[in-house]
Amino acid sequence: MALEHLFQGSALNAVDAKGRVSVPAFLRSVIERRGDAKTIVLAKHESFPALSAYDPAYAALKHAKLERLLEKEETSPEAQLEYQQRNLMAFAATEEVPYDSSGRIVFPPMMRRKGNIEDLALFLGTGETFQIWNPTLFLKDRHVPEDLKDICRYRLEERGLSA
Amino acid sequence: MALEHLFQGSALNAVDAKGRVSVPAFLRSVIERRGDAKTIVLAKHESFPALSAYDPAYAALKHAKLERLLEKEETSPEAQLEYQQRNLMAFAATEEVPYDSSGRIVFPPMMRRKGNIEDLALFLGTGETFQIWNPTLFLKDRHVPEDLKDICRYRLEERGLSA
DNA sequence: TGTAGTGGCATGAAAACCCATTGTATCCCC
DNA sequence: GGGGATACAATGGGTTTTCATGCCACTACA
Repeated sequence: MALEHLFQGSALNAVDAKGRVSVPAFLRSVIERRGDAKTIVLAKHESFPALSAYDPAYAALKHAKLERLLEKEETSPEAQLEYQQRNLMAFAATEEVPYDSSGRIVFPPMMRRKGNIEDLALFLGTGETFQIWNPTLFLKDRHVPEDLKDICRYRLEERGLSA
Repeated sequence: MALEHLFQGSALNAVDAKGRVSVPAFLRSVIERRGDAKTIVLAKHESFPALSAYDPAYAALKHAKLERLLEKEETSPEAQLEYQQRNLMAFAATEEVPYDSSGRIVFPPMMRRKGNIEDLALFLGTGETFQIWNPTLFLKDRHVPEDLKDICRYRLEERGLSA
């Protein structure tokens, strides 16, 4: 599991009435260097009230990892069940969305709700994946370090928005 | 075993009086990218009260995998028997059904019964394969993680159905 | 001749696509 | 170093295409 290109940086983009957002160009360039797909995979983040996102190539890697884990371990009913559940979470609980020539995706309504996304989307690179937050929730979350919140505040200011 | 295209996402479709369902387009596109068949293979899921489904190309892969497993292990009578049983399950206990130009399959009555499918079919991608559930049973199953049930509830809501 | 299974067609809703415009950062020339 | 021009990113709107699904017509078998 060594992906050469990593997601990094931050951006704050608008979500329009149709639920569309521009995926920041610097994230798109990573996706396209990792593979040749022009799509991103969306999932509910497992510990934050936000979305987790990555490219299809990363999803495939994750799957291969799970498979190897299963083959190594005993094929006991418990191990089987655990495998089934993780596989379901990894694939059924995610949605793959393409972005168009101008780099925009439309949020599937379910994901938009699960990620609490309203009219602004904060993109944060985290290496192998990136996150998409509602900036308001980001500032409220007590698990987020103050320095990161400063970034969010800065991005808001940039747009002439208070907080 | 490295399939490039993976089944992912979820959908809830209606089963009509004749037992026909639309296979979601995003699953069909994976099937057609994996091979050129416009058919799906149905089987009773080995640990859930639901159906497991995949494309013919994957069935071939599965067969090859079983063969390799047999070659690796001792060809003891027990191993032989185990192989025979699994092979039977993989092929005799499955049904291959074509989908028409509008993407619809007809559930073979036996499969419909084995999978407990009534008038709604919940499709769930799981990477190499996908599952087809009766949404009511899905919500009742205690092995299904709550996050996934939320997805099912959301899909029902989308259709204006309670639960 | 009725009935059941199959295949194709029609429709309404939703999603993908395309084009235009704005804003911003960059580059080049003066 | 300043000013204009250029390229790319983000966003708004409208139009076309696709999807799911109901409906009807045809065939086969009883």
